[in-house]
Amino acid sequence: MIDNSLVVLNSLSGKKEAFRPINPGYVGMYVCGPTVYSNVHLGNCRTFISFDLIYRYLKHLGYKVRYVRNITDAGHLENDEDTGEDRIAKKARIEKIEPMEVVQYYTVDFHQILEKFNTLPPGIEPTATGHIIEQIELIKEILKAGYAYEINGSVYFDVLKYNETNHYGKLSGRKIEELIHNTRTLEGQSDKKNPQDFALWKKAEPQHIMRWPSTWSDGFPGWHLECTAMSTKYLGASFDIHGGGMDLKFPHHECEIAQAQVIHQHPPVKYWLHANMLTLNGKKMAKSTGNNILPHDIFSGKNDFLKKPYSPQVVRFFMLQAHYTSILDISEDALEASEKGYMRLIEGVKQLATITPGNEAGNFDTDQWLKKCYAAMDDDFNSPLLIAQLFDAVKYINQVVHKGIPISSAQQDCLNTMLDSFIHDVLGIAPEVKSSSEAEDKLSKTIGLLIALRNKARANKDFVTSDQIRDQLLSYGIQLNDGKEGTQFTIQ
RNA sequence: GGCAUCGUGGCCGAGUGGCUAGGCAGAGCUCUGCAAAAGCUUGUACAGCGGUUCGAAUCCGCUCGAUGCCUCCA
Repeated sequence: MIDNSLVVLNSLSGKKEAFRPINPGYVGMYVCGPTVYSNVHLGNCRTFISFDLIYRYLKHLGYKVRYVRNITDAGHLENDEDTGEDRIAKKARIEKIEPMEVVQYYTVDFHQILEKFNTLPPGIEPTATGHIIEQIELIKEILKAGYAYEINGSVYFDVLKYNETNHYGKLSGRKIEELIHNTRTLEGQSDKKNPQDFALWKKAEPQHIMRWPSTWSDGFPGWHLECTAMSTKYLGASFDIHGGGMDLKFPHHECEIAQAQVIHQHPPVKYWLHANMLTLNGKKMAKSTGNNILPHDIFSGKNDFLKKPYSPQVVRFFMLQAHYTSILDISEDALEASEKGYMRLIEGVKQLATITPGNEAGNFDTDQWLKKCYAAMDDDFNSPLLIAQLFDAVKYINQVVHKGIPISSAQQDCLNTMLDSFIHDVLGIAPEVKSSSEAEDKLSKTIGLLIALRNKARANKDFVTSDQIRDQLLSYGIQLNDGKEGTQFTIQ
């Protein structure tokens, strides 16, 4: 399956490049995870769903993937001043609970939400606080290499010195001169030699509760260091894929490159992949601005933006109908359209199993179809194009069912296997079929009885009774469908 | 202000020098006691203005507009 057809958009070059992992057959992938100081919002989820798609497809191709996604539990500084306080500690003070209690609460929330979205858990999910020692060691190495300096118990990375021999800004397309020119003057006095320098270690103020001892001070690591520490620890000094949201490109990922370059004398990452933003009302979702929507509120329908609830599968499908590198705006109309499309896809696939194939093959080239499906995903994980192919297959299935167009058993087998594979394994949009419980079985039989009674009434032209049964059931969310092969029902 | 990305039919959203994207909505039809649901059929759009080309939505230039980053952020 690994046939080297895959191309990915590498942010480093801005171009699509053939994907060739450093060690053939193996992929190391690191994705920047969430800062767990509040509920994960839907915008966050899009990034993790995007990389879940990438993870799933790489595995589907047969790569052995080590997927590392961190949890930022040491907080990030709220501002760049020495009085800066990390967000987790601040939240803890406000809520009068332990910082690790905050961390635990929102980590659990994060996991529960992502599970609802049917994302696969990463192989390793390291925490920043669990890697303080590693981060301190890296700071020592950077100091030793001469690219950092200590002032008043804090250690800063010397960006200007780094830029003498490297290009600080090569990922985000920035020039140091422009950065210098455009950097705002901060109100608080900083110890930094240059505004572009970033903290590797910060001395903790007395009121700062999250702190660790070091040779420089009791303090805490800078916010760009953890990803360098954890990615290189588990994936090596060079690894294949580093992912994250577009908004992390600068400065976060730029700083990661600089840190790793200084430590290992080579760039850390072969392919930088960036997932684009999910917008709400045309604006980026952000915790800080309040322009965001929580997954729970979408699932329940209780929110100011949408009139009705949408299931996690539908929301996931909605997101996968756009390319991960495109900005996607969420709206009622768009979700509504996705919900209907999703149902059409799933119902179409269900129909396939009910077909009895013949000897004659229909006018649907499964080989060509399969090629198109893989070509779509091989082209930088183009899930919208794959979904369009799946709809082509559904259209054919429906024509077989409703128009008597022939289908051979070979065609049926191919569609059966591959639709299942693409929908469940690659896109991850349909939950595994649960074996029906005893209660569900009893419910089915009960509805079956009502259908039989209704059909008896219909035969007697007692439409008052038959319509009463139909309408009552519909009010309970049970939809009857009168078809050629009798009456079927669906539970909403 | 700087850098970057983008502007596709009623809506969402792929594509990208000549060949159908797809979904939703709308319209027509089939089925039906009537509905609903479902299915089938149906759409020639690519911000504006120039240029390159046999040919551009796709390349180049300009204009307008939107968004992201430049400060924590997926």
